[in-house]
Amino acid sequence: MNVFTEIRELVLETLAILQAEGALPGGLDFANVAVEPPRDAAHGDMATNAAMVLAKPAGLKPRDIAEALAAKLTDDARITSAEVAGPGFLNLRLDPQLWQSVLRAALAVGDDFGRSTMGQGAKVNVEYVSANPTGPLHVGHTRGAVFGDALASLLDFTGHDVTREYYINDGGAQVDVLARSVYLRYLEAHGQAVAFEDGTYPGDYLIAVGQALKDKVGDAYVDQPEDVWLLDVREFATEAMMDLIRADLKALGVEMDKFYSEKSLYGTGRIEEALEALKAKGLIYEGVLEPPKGKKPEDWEPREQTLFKSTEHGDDVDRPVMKSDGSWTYFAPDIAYHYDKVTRGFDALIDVFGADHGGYVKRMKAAVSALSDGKVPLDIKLTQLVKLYKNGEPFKMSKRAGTFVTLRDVVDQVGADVTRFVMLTRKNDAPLDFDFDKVLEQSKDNPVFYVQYANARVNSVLRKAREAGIAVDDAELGAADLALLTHEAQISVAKKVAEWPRLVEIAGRTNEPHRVAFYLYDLASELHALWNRGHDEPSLRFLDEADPAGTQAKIALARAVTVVISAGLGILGVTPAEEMR
RNA sequence: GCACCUGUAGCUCAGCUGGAUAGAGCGCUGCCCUCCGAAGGCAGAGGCCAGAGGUUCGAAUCCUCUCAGGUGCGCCA
Repeated sequence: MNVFTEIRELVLETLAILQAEGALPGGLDFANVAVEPPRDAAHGDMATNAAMVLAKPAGLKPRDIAEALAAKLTDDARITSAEVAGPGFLNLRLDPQLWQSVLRAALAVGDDFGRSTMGQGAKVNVEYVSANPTGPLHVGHTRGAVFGDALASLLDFTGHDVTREYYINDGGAQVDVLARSVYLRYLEAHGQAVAFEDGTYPGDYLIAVGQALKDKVGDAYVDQPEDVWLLDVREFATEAMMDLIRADLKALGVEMDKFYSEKSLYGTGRIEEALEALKAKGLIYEGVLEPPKGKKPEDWEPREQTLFKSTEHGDDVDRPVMKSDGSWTYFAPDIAYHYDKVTRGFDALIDVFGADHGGYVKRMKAAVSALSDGKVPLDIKLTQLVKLYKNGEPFKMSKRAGTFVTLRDVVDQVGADVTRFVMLTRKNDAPLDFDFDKVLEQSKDNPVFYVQYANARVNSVLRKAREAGIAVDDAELGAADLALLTHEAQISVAKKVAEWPRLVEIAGRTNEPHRVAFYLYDLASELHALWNRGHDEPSLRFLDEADPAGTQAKIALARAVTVVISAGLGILGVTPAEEMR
C-alpha cells in the first residue's frame, strides 16, 4: 500500500466534490496536484499543493481553496487535521492507525512490500554490459552490469515485464584480432616463441585458450596460412571468451535472459531488411559528409557513402551505415539489432552504455525512432567512469589482464554484495570513486556496512526475543497491538517505512536505482537513531521481557524495517546480512 | 568548432515529473555505554546551490547565454 497515493486519491475526490457543489469551477486539470512528505516534519505528515496549482485556472485565491479543501478533508477518518500554511500549502496530519496499517502490510507481504503495478505489464528490454567478447570484464563493465541489473530488477518491481539482454559484438574486426591473438597463444603452446605486436591482445587470459585450441585440433593449424584457420579459431575463441564473461557475470550475480549475437545478423538478410525499412521511409541516401571541425583532418578525404538521415530524428549529422569499400559500418548491425528488438514487440527499450559511447546516443535514438515510427521510446543510460583507489591512492593494473582491473579483481577482493551496493551509491551519470579499503570499512562512512548493520541489529533483537520466549514470527507480529507505538521516534520510523512504496515508484519512473540505495541509508539511520534512544528512554528499547505486548509492537516496527531493507537490497541484488562478523 | 554529461558546506555526494527555513557522510567542537552490538547516537559551527538573465504564486530543479571540468566527433566496435 502506498499511503501517499491513497491520500492523493482522497484529495482528488474531495476536489471533485467541491466542483459538484460549485465551490470550484469544472474542467480543472488535477494532474499536477501532488501529495508529498513535507521537508520539515513540523509541518505535519503530508502536504498537498492542490490549492496553489489550481488557484490560477480556477480564478480563486489559493488560501480560499485550501480552506474549503481543509474543511472537507477532515471529515475523513484518516485526516486528523488540515492546516493552511505558507503560500497555500495544506498540511495534513494523519491518524496513527494509518502508519500501523502500513507496518502490518509490510509484515504480511514481506519482500513484496512496495511492489507496484505502475508499469502495467509493459514489455521492457534492458540491454546492458554488451562487452566485446575479447577478454574478461573490467571495472567499467562491472558498473554497467550492476546498474543495468538493478534497473531491470527495479522495473520488474514496478510492474514491468523485463527482459535482460546482452548483445555480443562478435561480428566486427575485433574478433579477428582476438582470433589472431589466440592463434599466437596456440603456437606458443606448441613451443614456438611468439611476439605480440600492436593490434593483438597480449593478456594472460588467452594462454589457456591457446592451450585448449591445441588440445582440440592438435597441430593442424601450425604454420598454416590465416585463411585456413581464421574462421574456426574466431568461433572457438569467441565461445571461450563468452564462457569467461558468463562466469564473470555469474560471480557478480548477474543473469541474462538472452544473449543476442551480432554475427547472426550477417549473411541472413537481417541488416538488409532493417535498412530497407529505413529506405522505405526515404531515410537512406548516398552522400558525402562534412569533415569534423576542430579535429585534425589529416587524412580526411571526401568520400561518398551510404548514409542514414538521422538528422530527421534529432541527430546533429547524418551517419554512415556503409563504408566506402562497401562493407557495413558498426552502426548498420546495431540498427538491425534494435530493429529486431522493436519487432519483438517491446513497449520500451533501455540501453546501458559506458560514458565513452555518449556520442552514440543521438544516432541510436534516431534509428529507433525511425524504425518504430516514434512509438517505441529508447532510453540510453550512460554509466560514468569508475576510479579505483587503495588506501586513498589511485589503483590500477592487473597481472591477469595485463592492462586493466577486472571484474574478478574487484569481486574477489570485496565480494559481489559490496561491489554492487557501492556501485549504486552514485548516480549513473556521475563518476564513481571506489576505494578497496573504504568499502570494507565497518563504519557509518560506509553505506553498505551501515545498512547491513541495521539489519543485523534487528535480527539480533529477534534472536534474543525468541530466547526470552516472546513470539516474534511475522504473523504474530502482525497481530500485535501496534497502537502501543506512540512515541514520536517510533512514528518517525514508521513514516519512513511508509515512504518506501513511493520511493520505488519515483526510482522506477526515473530509471534511477541509486535512489533505492540512498533511501536504504536513510531508513537505516532512522533505525539506528531509535535504537540509541533506548539508552536514555528504556521504554524505547525493543526488548522488555516484562512487557511482551509492548515488545511485540516494537519488534514489529523493527521487523518492518528489515522487510523494507530486504526488499530494497533485493532490487540492488545484495544479500541482507543476518549478523556482522 | 560541435554534441552530451557534470558544477550544491573545507572534502565526497543526495536533493522526490518546480514547492515552505537547501540535506547526509567525512573532517572540526561538545556530549551519550552499570543499558537489546558505542561497528552506534545526540547537539553545534559551516552555503551567493559556478555566474548572469528569463519563465512563475514559487527555481538548486525548467529555458537562454557565459565560465570551469569530463567524454566523444566518417573509412574502430
